[in-house]
Amino acid sequence: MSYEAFQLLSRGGVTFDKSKPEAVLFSKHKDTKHNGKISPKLQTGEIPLELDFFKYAQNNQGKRKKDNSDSSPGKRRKTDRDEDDEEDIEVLAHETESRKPATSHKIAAKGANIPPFIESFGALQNYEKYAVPHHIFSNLKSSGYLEPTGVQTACIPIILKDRDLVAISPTGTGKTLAYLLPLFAKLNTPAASSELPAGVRALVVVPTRELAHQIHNECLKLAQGRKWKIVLFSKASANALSHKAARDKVDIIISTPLRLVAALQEGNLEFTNVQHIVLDEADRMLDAEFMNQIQEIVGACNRSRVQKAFFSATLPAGAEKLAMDMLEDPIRIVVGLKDTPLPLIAQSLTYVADDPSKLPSLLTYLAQPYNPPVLIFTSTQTRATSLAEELVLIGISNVDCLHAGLSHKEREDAVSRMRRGESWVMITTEVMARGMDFKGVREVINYDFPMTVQSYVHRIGRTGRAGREGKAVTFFTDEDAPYLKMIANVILQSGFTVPEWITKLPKPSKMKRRQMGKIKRPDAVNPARSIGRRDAIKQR
DNA sequence: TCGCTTT
Repeated sequence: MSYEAFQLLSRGGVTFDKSKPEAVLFSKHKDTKHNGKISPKLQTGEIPLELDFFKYAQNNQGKRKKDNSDSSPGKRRKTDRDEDDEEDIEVLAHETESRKPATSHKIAAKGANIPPFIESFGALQNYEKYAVPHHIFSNLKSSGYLEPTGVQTACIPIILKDRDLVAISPTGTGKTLAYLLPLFAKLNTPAASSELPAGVRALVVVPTRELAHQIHNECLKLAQGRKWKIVLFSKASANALSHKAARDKVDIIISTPLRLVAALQEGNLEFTNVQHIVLDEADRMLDAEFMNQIQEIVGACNRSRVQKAFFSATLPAGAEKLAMDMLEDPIRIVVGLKDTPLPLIAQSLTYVADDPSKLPSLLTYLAQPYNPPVLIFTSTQTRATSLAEELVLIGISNVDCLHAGLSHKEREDAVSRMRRGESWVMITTEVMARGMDFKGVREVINYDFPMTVQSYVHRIGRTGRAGREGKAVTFFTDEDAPYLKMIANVILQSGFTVPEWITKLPKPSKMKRRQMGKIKRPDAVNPARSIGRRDAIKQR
């Protein structure tokens, strides 16, 4: 790294505004000409303004600094398109009441007898119709939720009608509330204060401990004021629930799957009264590694009718098939385009030649003005740890590291530091890729190239949450060529640009075949050369 | 397809 970069970094070349509010305010937004017209009729049409999650994009403090002097190798200059988008964000961010959102988003709904979308949280106050406990509304308000997002308008009435559901909505658009709110209505009364049949009634299953923790916190906010018993399942809480009397008072358990399976096998838990199962990050939960556990959990829920709701921002066809096979007469909701990042996230690719070139490129990046905290993804725990160590040695302030190889306490502490704004540069792995909502994160760097579109979409979705803008930079080396085009396609589809030569790369399948054949490209300095090697590939 | 996650 350059001496100047080192100087800048070691004297703390960044500033961080700790006063940045974490809470987002949702704008009250009525467009009367659509009022009263909300019905499944507009299932595949354009979503009315008041249903669009972008309407609450009014939080504009801390506009990011311009990064127009990045000299990383292969870094693309800002294009006209980028400038346009920035204009849009600016306009969008300033609007409060009546202006049109810059991006129109569609909600597509498929299935039989789809319940009408709700217009507002206020509409849910019709207790005879929806049975949402009244204290939920004041808790919504005090948590800053004023109007529902797109996924919430569609999914809340579906879950209230006890229908099975697959819901796909982009990162940071409020999926958690879309299932938690109706769960409280379905449960209606805390088990502790009712004569209902006893036992756990709802499960929320998620892929990581940190995400379970975060959802538990959201759940507690909604539960305030009544005796709801919401359990973040852990070894400790599992022991606490080993007595049936304690279990009978539990309303909702939030957990990772293996913990639940362990408790089931130990006989410390039974799901005979479970009426609702939510799989968050559903495509991840239906991966081969989790599938057996999920089946065991679902199988243990042996009531005649168990409502299932699956949520994610991404759902590859294979996972969707698995999901649909588990559901009864399901409704499928898609907000925006499946497997696509939010347009508010500015995406770019940065060519870094090879692995040893990554660190200098990162230091160049960090030497420019940036908005901490920056979230940096690596491909392995070891690489996360060693990159963090190197940055600390170099003298960069407030570097942090979080992966599943750390102890529970180390993981919790790292998340806390992140939430308090103490981490400026957080190095992490896939464990942080899904669901985590650090509202201050404005910039994500893929230090190691993501292996799937889903990984890419979720990683960069750690920024641009709840209508804020965000920025995502992805490093790529010659070795990433087999996966480059599919990520480039996502970026292009979002309306951003990639180096033109990438669009001319051969089909990924051919690249993969070459990789599997272990044909090494000679040390390619100029990436454009790889185009010329198509013929050699064809001859194989 | 990898390593990631999961008592």
